[in-house]
Amino acid sequence: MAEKICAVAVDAATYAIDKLYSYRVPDELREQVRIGTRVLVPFGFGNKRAEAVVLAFRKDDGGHPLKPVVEVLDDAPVLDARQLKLAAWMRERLYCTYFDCVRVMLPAGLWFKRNETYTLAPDADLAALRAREGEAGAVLALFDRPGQTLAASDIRQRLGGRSMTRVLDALAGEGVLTYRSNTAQRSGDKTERMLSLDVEAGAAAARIGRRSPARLDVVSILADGGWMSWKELCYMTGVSDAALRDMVKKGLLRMRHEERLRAPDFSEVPKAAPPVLSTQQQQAFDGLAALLDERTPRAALLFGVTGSGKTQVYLKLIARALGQGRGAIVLVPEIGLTPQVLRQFAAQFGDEVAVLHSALSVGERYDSFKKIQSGRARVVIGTRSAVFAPVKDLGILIIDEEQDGAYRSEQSPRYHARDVAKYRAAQENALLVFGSATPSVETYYGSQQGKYPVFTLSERFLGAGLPDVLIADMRGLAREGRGGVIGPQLESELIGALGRGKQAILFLNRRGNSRVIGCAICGWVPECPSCSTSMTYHSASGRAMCHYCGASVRITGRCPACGGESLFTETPGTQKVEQELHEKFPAARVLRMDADTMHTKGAHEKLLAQFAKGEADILLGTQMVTKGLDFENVTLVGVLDADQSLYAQDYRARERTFSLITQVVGRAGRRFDTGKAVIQTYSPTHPVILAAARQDYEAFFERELETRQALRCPPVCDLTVLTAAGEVEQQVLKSLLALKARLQSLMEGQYADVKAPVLGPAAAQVVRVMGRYRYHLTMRARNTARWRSLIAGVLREFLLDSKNRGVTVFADENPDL
DNA sequence: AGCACGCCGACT
DNA sequence: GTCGGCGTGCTC
Repeated sequence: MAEKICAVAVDAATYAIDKLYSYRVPDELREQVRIGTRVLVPFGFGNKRAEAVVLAFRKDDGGHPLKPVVEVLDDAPVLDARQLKLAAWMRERLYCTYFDCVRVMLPAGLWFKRNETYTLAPDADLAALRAREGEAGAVLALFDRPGQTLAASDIRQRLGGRSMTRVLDALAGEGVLTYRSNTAQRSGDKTERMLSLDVEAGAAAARIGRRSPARLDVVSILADGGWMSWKELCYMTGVSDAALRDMVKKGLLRMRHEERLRAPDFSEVPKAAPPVLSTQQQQAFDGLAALLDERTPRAALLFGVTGSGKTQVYLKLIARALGQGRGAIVLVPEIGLTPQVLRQFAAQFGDEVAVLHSALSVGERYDSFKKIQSGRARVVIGTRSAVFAPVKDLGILIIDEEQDGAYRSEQSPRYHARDVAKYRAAQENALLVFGSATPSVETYYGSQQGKYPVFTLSERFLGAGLPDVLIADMRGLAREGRGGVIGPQLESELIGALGRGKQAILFLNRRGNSRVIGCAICGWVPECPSCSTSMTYHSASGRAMCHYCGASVRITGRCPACGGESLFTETPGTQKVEQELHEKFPAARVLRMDADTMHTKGAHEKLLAQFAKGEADILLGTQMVTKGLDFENVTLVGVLDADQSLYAQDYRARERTFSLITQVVGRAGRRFDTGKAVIQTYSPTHPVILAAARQDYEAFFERELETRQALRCPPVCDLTVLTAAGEVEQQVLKSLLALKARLQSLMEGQYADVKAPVLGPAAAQVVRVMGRYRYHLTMRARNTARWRSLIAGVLREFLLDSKNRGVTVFADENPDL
């Protein structure tokens, strides 16, 4: 029989050298090496062991000698042919490696911690072996007696960190050493490490001394004898992992593992009757169900205003798919995956539901994955990466709030869940449903082009009306020199609502929760030492943190530059608004919802429950208050700074602003009262604000499409952005200019058919992140296979060129900048 | 990106 | 004379 050769995707391969590598399959592994199994292979000069996934088998091609597969890591394939095909499709489009694509489809719990050992032959003549020359002798000198086993990592470390694999392999070939590798599965983090002081606080402080302020902070936080999680301690004090480990080792801290809840057990949730649909919901359902029944690739848009009950339609559709023996995937934005939503699904489908999202522990995700792969769960609800869930016989894929930016991955592979969903629906004859009150311009454009039928839900649940909307012009207030965040219109509406015993939600239009702290005397602002950005103040930990790299500094109340004691938070964050509310409405009970108050698990739900029970009058927060909330007693909603997000240079800024304001306004008047919404803005005549106030998507869309056409942005054109990053700014620029020239020259010759102007280099929004300068080249061109071949080619060429050492580059299609 | 190999300066 | 600097080239 001919020698078996497999083609694998190797983890260790970078984009520049990524391809399918061929390995010889030793006879004894012949049965175990199958397509879709993971293997261990020697890679590179040092024959370092690398993980790889078998993608195909090959005939002996080049005739050059091949290295052998060393070990097979799975008893059964972890990926099927369809998934491997999807991986290849993604690689071609996303400018990433095969392995990147494969990895994103599998749960982290599947990755193993490798434990490689070498055992000296029991009959070895140690004295003779040690006398050997060179590296072999050095390696063998580490063994004390025949039959002894040493870990590869140990050998490596004791020989100064140099990889010894080649020497070790040679010795193994001679029979002097025996190679073994046991693959212990990575421990699922079902437990959390908790720490407390193991000695009296004063004694601990004395032993630490004045030189490590972070460690002293740890002591003072734990001084009351309580326990705190490892993670939280790091957040609160900025202490390093290593420092905590050291303190445990020195006996200052004691550690215990506390059980964390596993994925919710849905078998306990009481079953609910199938939802009863309104006439409109029924119509939408009927239309979508007909598409589902076709069992051909279909996609449709469920265009439903906030509160129109899209979820009920989803539930019915999923039930129908299950009835046909098919499965379902529901994608929700991270923020939308609330316990209430999960309970709704569990009440319909019980234990057939599996949850997949990033907040789950590694172990939980692994459990969910197994449950789906085995077919025990046929309904998957999850965030972005759940689009890869190995659901058997997929019948329907639903993307709720499909316009949400969280569906785009910021790391390689830089996929958009919407694109992967389209591919899967097409491949698996499934129905794809985009659900939204404010569809992305791309999706709505597609529906206008006749790609997706549209089903509209225009009535709000239980007949609640749309709120009256008041656009409050804030320009006058500023002219009069009156400070404050709450204008007179909003103030009087608040007085009215609170007077009638109603509740209000105030929305701060902030990306993230950036509150910058500064010194009123000298103007000092904490800046990240490795990023070109100022740090954000977090009151919970009393530290200023960098959003880009996580570095933090302690804020003491005294300015480190001038020593003054007049530090203030510069932009009106939620805290400042809260203060103003207290002054203006001393009797009102205010609940603040922002990252400061939200970083403990479950805090979010607790707060919402409090508000629902009427334990507060005003809920104040950022983006978190916009999604999925449903409060009967809320009749007033205020948008404090509607234009905050409007003028960003990103072409999606208008779309995001429209979506945000529309959703917030939709919060008011959900039930029997007609609510009121106040939009405070400095651009009271801006078409986006006006359209949002009227909840008029069509008007917004028509105008926005014109803008996109004028700017040549998606959906009428594709945007390819190349980003280069490196520590030496001049080097980054120089390399990027060379890349630009290369692109231009290729488009003069070989690639004249896809010619497009190359813009840039332009500095990235945040030019320096983690000490690396980042610049972009931008091109507007149709994203065809030919275009991608040009881009992939120049990327590879760039990365292989030694002139570009120290500079990395990657490409992104239609990114959020 | 790693990692090994090769060819030059500071040292026992 | 050697240890180790990092420039250069390759990864089945």
